[in-house]
Amino acid sequence: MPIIRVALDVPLSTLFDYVVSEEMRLEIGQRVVVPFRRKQALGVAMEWVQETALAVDRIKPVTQVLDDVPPLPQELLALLRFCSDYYHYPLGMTVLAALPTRLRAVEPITVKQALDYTLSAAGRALDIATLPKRRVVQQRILQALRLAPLSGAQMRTLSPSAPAALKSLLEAGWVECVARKAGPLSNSLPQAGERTNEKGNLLLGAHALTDEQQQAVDAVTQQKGYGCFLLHGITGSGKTEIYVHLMHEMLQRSGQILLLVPEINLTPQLENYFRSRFPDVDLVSLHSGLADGERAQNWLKAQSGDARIVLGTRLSVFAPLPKLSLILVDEEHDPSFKQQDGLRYSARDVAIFRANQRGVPIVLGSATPSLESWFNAQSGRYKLLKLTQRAVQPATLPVVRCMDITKLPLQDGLSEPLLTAIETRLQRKEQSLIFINRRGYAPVLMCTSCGWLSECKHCAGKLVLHQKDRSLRCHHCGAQQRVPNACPTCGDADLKPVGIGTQRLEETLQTRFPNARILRVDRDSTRNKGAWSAMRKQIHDGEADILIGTQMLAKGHDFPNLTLVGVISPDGALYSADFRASEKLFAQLTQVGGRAGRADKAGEVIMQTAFPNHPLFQALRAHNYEIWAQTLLAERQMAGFPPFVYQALLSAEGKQESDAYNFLKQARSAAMELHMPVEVYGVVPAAMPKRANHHRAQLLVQSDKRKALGEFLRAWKPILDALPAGKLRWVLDVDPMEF
DNA sequence: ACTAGGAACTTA
DNA sequence: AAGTTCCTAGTA
Repeated sequence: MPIIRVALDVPLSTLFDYVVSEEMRLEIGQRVVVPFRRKQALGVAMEWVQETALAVDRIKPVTQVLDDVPPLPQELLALLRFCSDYYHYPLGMTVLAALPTRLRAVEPITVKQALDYTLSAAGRALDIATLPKRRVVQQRILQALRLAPLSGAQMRTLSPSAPAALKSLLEAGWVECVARKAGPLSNSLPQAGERTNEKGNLLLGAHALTDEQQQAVDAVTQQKGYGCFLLHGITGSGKTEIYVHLMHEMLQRSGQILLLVPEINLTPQLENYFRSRFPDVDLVSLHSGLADGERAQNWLKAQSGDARIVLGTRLSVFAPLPKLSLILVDEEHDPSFKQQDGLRYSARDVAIFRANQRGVPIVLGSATPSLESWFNAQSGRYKLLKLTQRAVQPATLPVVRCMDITKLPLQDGLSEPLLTAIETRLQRKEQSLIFINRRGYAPVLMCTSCGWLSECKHCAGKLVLHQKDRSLRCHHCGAQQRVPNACPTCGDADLKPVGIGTQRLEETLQTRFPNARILRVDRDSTRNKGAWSAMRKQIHDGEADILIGTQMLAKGHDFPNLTLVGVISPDGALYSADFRASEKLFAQLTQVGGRAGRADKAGEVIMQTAFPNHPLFQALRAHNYEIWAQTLLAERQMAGFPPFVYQALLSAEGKQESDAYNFLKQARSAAMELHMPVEVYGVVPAAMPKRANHHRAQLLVQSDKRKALGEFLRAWKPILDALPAGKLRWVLDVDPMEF
């Protein structure tokens, strides 16, 4: 009897064996329904085996083989095996996590076969004029169908009542339904007409490439097989244009392209952009913001190869792509490529593995590459492609100035030079953006007489003052309470907000510039659905003079009338315990600074800091990423931090402080007893030692050899699984980004 | 003797 | 993860 090993969504490292009856047609990669724990569960057929260690009477038969969609390709299964192994996450959960929700259900999905409607023989013979005049919509549809077959969606653009009219036409037998055939490649290419400029550089639409850009494009298109390219281009240097040209080339070679982007917020805009550049190419997006049905449809289009371009967030790195020929990772340094729960994968790293597995080029694009990627480019593992000029000629890089706040008087956190600069923009009817990474009114409330601070009862953090609803809120656990009228310890009524958040800045600026239209963009003001895109439109339409925002504002579209960016002391990250904080800050400030003066207007960036001579600011002023990266690399090498070592972090949290520590101490002893060539650090409190009433601690393990760390983890993980965990939760994070 | 609650075990 | 069984301390 043939036995199939099935991946199931359970936190166990094993697969489960089932017998397959002779008449059942089953292929590896197909979804199956199997009896599991007195229920029916969905699984994925992973491999055939001859033998099983299990008693014959314990093996159950496969209930059903689902053939509603084609099997998952072996290549994808191999990728998932790698991820399960590398991140030490159960294989079954890894495989099931890669499927869209609809495909994880026991019920087969009804695949909406893409249908077109066309005229039947009777319909072609019909004289439309003989139809009653009132049937306008029917006539319109028939007229349109004379030219070409149409999809249901296209028909709805003719009239909102098209579905009803179509129904009558189908009943009358004038229109019939046909399966859409995949568009031939010849009409899938940009329509803009291929021309070359005087240098022989290909023009797509009106966009000519600079020589630098052309060289980058050539390097990638000439790549045979796998190759990882780091595309380092300053903001505005035209990385997107390079993506377009690379896509064009790969489409011509009949390939599929995967474009990974950091956040859902940006996908609709990018989707529209690439659709407009490739009007006749089937493009789908994949991200968690899609409805289940649409996500499954788009995933299936990727699997069938019909979707030639897949644009998605990190989860799309697991989409099946039979014709994959190029992977692009935009803003490769962005932390959101790392999943922070479940399978803690880095989509960028998985993408690199995938490109290597498949033997295709991959391009990592960024103005501020991650130190890991930069290091790899320096060592020659990746090929470095540099863009040093802005593509849009008149635009120049913004002037970056630092205001030493130890020498300047501040009014509610704002220095006079910054206020003057805002004033100037208001007079010139240009926009200003003030960047501050703290939402709320003030980060903490303090009693002036006894020094009491508003602390969260459940967390190690402070309660943030939100003036609008007079509440104190914990940004870690969500706890909320009313602002007390008097100090809870000494009864004094003189409670003062300490520090500045977005709301307070808004208030201050509104007082100073009563006629300015101020728009605050943070998680609080954009909570409601559609609020953020409405605000973006407002900004674009010039209906705001001053924008105040958190990092949300750093990303996203260009605001052409924006000429000033102010940064309120970001100094916290300069001397932070988190060794990645300053790397992140540099990327963030470069990105936010890049918002200033993009079109034909010169921009200005003003940073308020107590450390104007810090190397970070020196590099920012000089627009010199490379010198900053060298500084950081030297620091990291000295301290023995990534990218010079590989890390894994075991963190635990429990109601009892001792629970977490005892577990980690046992884990630590077990690690030491393995006597493997890795460094095992001590058990220490997490960066946020208490959150939502749970005490948190962690244990770091590292090695300068990736392989040594991997082998150690392979030995350590089963021991951890066997440790008595009780009610405590623990996770193992390979290549952690946050501590 | 009986039961509630929790730890331990199993899933093919 | 989640359902089942086993174990134990605490009642009647």
